[in-house]
Amino acid sequence: MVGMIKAAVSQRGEKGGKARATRALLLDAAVKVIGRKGYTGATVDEIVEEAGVSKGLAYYHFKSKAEMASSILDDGIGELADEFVAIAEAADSGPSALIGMIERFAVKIFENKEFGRFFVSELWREGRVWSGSMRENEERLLGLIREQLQRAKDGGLIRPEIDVDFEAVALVGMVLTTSLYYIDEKTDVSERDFIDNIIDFVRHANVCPE
Amino acid sequence: MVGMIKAAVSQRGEKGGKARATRALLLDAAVKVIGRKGYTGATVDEIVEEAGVSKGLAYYHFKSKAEMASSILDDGIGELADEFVAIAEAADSGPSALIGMIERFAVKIFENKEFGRFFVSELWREGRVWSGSMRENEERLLGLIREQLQRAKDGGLIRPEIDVDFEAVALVGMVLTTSLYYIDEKTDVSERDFIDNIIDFVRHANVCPE
Amino acid sequence: MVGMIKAAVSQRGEKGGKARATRALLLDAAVKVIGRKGYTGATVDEIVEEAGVSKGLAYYHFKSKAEMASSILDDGIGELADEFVAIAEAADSGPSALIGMIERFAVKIFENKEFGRFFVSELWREGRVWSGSMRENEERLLGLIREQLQRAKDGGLIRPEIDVDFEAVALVGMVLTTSLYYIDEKTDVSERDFIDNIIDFVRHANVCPE
Amino acid sequence: MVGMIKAAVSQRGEKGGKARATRALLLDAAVKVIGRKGYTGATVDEIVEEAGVSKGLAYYHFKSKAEMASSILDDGIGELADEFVAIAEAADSGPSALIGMIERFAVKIFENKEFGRFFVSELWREGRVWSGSMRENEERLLGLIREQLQRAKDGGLIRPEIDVDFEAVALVGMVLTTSLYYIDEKTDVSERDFIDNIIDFVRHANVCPE
DNA sequence: AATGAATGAGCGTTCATTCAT
DNA sequence: CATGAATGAACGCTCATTCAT
Repeated sequence: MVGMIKAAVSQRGEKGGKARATRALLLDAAVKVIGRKGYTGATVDEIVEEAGVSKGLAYYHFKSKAEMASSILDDGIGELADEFVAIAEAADSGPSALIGMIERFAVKIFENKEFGRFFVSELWREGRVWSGSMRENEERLLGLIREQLQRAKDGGLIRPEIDVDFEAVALVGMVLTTSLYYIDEKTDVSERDFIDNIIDFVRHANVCPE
Repeated sequence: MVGMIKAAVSQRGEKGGKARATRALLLDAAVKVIGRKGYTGATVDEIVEEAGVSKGLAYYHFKSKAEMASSILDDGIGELADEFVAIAEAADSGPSALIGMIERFAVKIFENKEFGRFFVSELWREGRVWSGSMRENEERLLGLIREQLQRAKDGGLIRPEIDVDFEAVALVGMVLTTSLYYIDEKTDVSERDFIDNIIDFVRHANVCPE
Repeated sequence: MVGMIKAAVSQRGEKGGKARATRALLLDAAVKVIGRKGYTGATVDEIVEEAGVSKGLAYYHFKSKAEMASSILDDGIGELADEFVAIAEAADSGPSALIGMIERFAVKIFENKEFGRFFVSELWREGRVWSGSMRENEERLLGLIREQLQRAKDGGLIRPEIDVDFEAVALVGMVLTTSLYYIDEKTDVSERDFIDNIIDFVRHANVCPE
Repeated sequence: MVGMIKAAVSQRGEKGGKARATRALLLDAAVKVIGRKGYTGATVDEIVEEAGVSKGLAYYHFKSKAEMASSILDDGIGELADEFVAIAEAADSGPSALIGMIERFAVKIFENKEFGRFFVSELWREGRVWSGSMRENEERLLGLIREQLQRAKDGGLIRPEIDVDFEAVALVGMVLTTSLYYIDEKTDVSERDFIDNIIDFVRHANVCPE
C-alpha cells in the first residue's frame, strides 16, 4: 500500500499537510494489520501501535475502525478502476486491453499482499459497513473487464461460447488466489515469471484457436 | 454441510449415538454462522442458538471455538480429498480425472457456500490454531490435482508450456471465487449451467488444441 | 487422609458397604485435589477423575461440592478432637497432656499435608457453607489445649504471665505453618527431627524456668 | 494496605499522577476483596466495584487478575523486607533485632488483616503465576530473621540447641496465625496487649534463660 | 492536532449442578 | 448405584469508542 499512499504524504507544505500525512500513516498501518489478522481480528490498538501514534488521534482522523477499512478499500480499488479505464482507452483491441488489465491487477496484488488478503477475505462477507461501496467498486472493476471481453467476443477474437459474466469473475478470482498463494508459499518465485504464467493462462482460457 | 455430516450421525442408533448427533448438530450450525460472519466475527452464542443447544454443551463436545472450526475444515476438506483419490483411480486419463475433480469441487462449494466462504477467508490467514492441518489438507488437494495435470502433460494431452504448480492453484482459485460470486449475486443461475461454464473454462485453459 | 478413611472402607460385607467405600474413595480424592488447588480452585471434574468415578455418582453421595469439603473437615478435625480428649484423660499433668496433643497434631498434619493446606487456607475464610462446623471443631480443639494450659498454669508448671487464650492459638499456628513449610521445602527432613523441634519449641515457650 | 500505597500516590501531582493514583486505588480494592474471598474466590467485578471504577480500567492498568495479586504481594512483602534490613542495621544485638522484626511484622499483619489472610492462604499454594516472586520474597524475609537468630546463637544469647531454620519459620507462622485469629475473633483485644503477648512469646521461646 | 485514561458491552470459557437413562 | 450428556450463570478478559486535558 505504500505506493498508493505516498502521493498523499508528499503533498506537504500546503495547509492540512500534516493531517494528510498522519491519515496516510494510519491507513498504511491499517492495511498491514488488517491484511495480517483480518478486519475483525485486527484491533485499533495494534493499528495505532504500528503507526506509532496515539489511539485518540486515530479517532480524530477516522470516525471508526470500519471507516479506516472503507478508506483502504475505496482508495485501493478506486485507483485500480481508474487505471483500468486508462488501459481500456489506450488499447487497440479487446484482448490487449484485457491482458493489460489483468497484468496490472496481478502486479498490484502481488506487490500489496495485505491489501489482497483483505480484499479476498471481505469480498463475500455480508453486513459490513463498507459492503455497499465495496460492491460498487467491485462491480466497476468487473464491468470494465466484461466490456473488453464483450468487445473481443463481438470482434470474433475470443471463443463465441464464452459467458462474459462468468469469465470476468473467473479471471479476477484466478489472479487473486494465485497471487496470495504464491506470495505465501513460494517466495522464491519472481514477479516476472508469475505474471507470465498469468498472461499465458488468460490467453489460452479465452483466445480463439486459430 | 448437512450432507457431509449426516452419514456420521446415522451410524449407531445405540449408545454414543446421541452424543455424535449433537456434535454434528453443532458443527452444522458452526459452518453456517462462521461462513456468514467469518471465524473471528462469529460468536459461540450465535452458533449454539443456531444449533438450539446451550453454550455449555458446545464446550462439552469441543474444547474451544477454534476446535470447532478445525473440525469443519478437517471433515470438509478431508472428505473432498478422499473423493479426489477415488476419482483419480476411476479415471482413464489425466484430463478426465482433472475434469472430474474440478466438477466435484465446484459442486461441493456451490452446494455448501458457507463452507466455501470459510475456506476462502481462512486459507491465507496466518496464526490460526488450525493453520497446520489446513495447509496439509490444502496441499493434499492441490497435490492430487497436480498429479493429474502432470499425467496429462506427460501424455501430451495438455500444452507442454503449462506450469502444473501454478495451474493447480489457478484452477482451485477460479472455482472458489466463481462459486462464491454466483451464489451471492446470481441466485437464478442453475447449478448445471454453472458447472458447464467451469468445465468449459478448465478444458480450454489447459487442453491441447487438437 | 488415607488413614482417616480406611476404617470406613474395611467395613464391607454389611449392607451399604459398597456405598461407604465409594464415599471414602471420593473424599480421599477430594482432599488431594482441594489440598492442591484450594477449595474454589478445585473442580468437581478433577475430583471425580482422581477418584475414577462418574460425576453423577459424586452427586449421588454428596449433595454439593461444599458438602464434600465439609465432610473432610468434620472427619479430620473431629477425629483429632477425639484423640485430644483421650490424650487429656491419659495424661498425669497439664504439660504432658499439652505435649501429647501438639505432637499428635503435628504428626497428623505432617502426614496429611493436603489436609493441612486445606485447613490453613479455609480457617480464616468467611462465608463458607462449612464455616459454622469449622469454627465449632476449631474451638473444640483450642478449648482442649487451653484447658491443659490452664491446668499447668494453676499447678505452677508454666509461667504465670502466660495468656492461655493467646498461647493456644500461637501453638496451633506454629505447628501448622512449620509443617506446611517443611513439607514443601525440606522434604529431606525426617519426621522425628521435625517433631523433636516442635516439642522443644513448645517446652521452652511455656515451661517455667526452674 | 492504605498506608503502604498512599506514599506512591502523593508523589507527583503532575502528569502520570492520575494513573498512579488509579493503580493504587485498584490495588487497595484488590487486597480487600482477595483477602476476604481468597484469590480464586475473588472476582474482578467485585474488585472494580470496590474501587469504584470500570472493569476495563482494571485491565488497562494490570494485564491480568494474577498480576494484581502479584503486585500486592511484591509491594507488601518487599516493603516489609526493606524495613527488616533497616531494623537489622539499627539493632545492637541479635535478640533486639529479632524482636524488632517480629514486632514490625505483627503490627503490619494486625493492621492489614486482608493482606495477612492473602499471604497465609497463598503461601503454600502451588502453580500460581506469582509463586516465583512469592517464594523469593518469603525467603528474603525468612533469611533476614535467620541471620539474627544465628547472630544471637553465635553470641550465646539464645539456647544453643535451637535450629535457626525451624525457628524462623515457627516465629513467622506464630505471628501470622495469632494475628488472623485475634482479628477475627477477639476484636476487643488492643493492639498493644497483642504485641506484648507476641514479644513475650518470642523472648521465652528463644532467649537463653539467664 | 494529539494524548492516553476511562468506559461498558460483549466475548470465549469454566464449572457446579441436574436429569434422563 | 451409576453414567455422562446437558444446562446456564458467571467469570476473566478484550476492544471499539469517548473524553478531559
